[in-house]
Amino acid sequence: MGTHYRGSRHEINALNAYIKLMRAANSITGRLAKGLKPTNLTMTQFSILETLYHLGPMNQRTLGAKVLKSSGNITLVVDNLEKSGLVRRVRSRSDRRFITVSLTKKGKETISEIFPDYLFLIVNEMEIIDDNELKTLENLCKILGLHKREDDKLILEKSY
Amino acid sequence: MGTHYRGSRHEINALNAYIKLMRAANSITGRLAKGLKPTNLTMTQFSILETLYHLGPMNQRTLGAKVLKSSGNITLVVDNLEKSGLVRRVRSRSDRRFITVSLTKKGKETISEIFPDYLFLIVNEMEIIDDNELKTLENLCKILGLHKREDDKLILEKSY
DNA sequence: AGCTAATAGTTTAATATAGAATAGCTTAAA
DNA sequence: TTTAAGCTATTCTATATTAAACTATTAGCT
Repeated sequence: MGTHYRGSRHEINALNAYIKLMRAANSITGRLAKGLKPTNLTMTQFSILETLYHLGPMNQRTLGAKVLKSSGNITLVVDNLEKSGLVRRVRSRSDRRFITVSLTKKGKETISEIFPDYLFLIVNEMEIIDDNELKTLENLCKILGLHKREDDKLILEKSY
Repeated sequence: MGTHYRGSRHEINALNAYIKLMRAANSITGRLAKGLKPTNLTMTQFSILETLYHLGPMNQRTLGAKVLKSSGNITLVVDNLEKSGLVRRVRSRSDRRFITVSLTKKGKETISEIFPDYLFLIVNEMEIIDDNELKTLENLCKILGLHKREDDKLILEKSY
C-alpha cells in the first residue's frame, strides 16, 4: 500500500475534518436530491427556479454566478427548463447581448409549491444538532468557504 | 417575490448552517478540482486511484460504494482510466461475475506522485481554523453525515 | 438437476458539467 | 468611423452522473 500519511497532529485533524465535511455535504445533498425526485426536477434546475423565484428575473451570467455553474451549463439547463415551460427567455432590447430569464406562470406555481417542502427537508436534516452547534457550524463553514475567494454569492443567501 | 420564509429561530439557524455548509463544500471542492487540473485527472478518477492505492485492488461494486458513485458510473470511469493505462481489469476465475480493478505500474506511480500534493492542498484549505475548531467541525459533520444513513464508507477514511 | 433469486457489470437515455472556441453586440480608443 | 477590446450567450468536446433495462453468472431451493 506504500506510504501512508504521517503528518503533524494539526494536519491529521485538518484531513479528518475535511473528510467528514465532504461526507456530510454529499450525504445531505444525496438525500435532498432524492426528496426532489418526485418533482422531476434536478438539483440545478431547482436551484435556478428557486433563485429566480426569490431574487427575480436576471440574465444568465448572473444566474450562473448565483448557482455556481459555468455559462455553458446555464445555457443547457435553461434550455431544458424552457422546454418544460417553466422559464422564459427575453433578449434585452437595449443591450442585445443580455438575455433575461424569468419564471413563467407555470414555473412560479411549481416552485412556490415545491419550495416549502424542500425547506422542510433541509431543516429536518440539520435540526439534529442544537442551536449553538448550528451557529458554530455556520461560522466555521463561513470561514472555510471564503478562503481565498470572495466572489460568487450563494443561492438561498439573500432570501430570508 | 411572494412568500419569504418565516420560521422559528431554530429553523432559520438550520437553514443558514445548511447554506454555509454547502457553500464551504462546493467552494473547497472547486479549488481542489482546480488544483487537480494540471494532472488531467477528474475528481472521480483521482478518488478511484486513491482508493485503490490505499486499500488495494477491489471489485467495481465495492469501489462504487467507497467513492459513492453508481455502478454504471464506475464502469465508465474505470473504462477511461483503463484507456489511460492507469488501471487494469481482471475477471475473477472463481466467480466470473466479479471484476477486480487494480493499479498498473503507471497508475501506482501517478497516484503516489500526485497524492502528497493533493494532501497539501487539503490541509492548506482547512488549516485556517485551529485544532479545536477542526475537531468541533469534524464532530458536527459526522453527526449530520450519518443522519438516517449508516452505509457507504468514505474515501480517504481508512488510510491513516 | 432444474428453476428461481440475487448479484456484478454493461448499456442506454437524459441531464449535468467545465472549458475552449466561436459569434454577436457594445463601448472605448485611435 | 473604424478598430480593438471586452462582454454575453451558444456551441462543441469530453467526462460525469443516475436510473432503468439488460446480460451473464452464481447460489439457493425443491
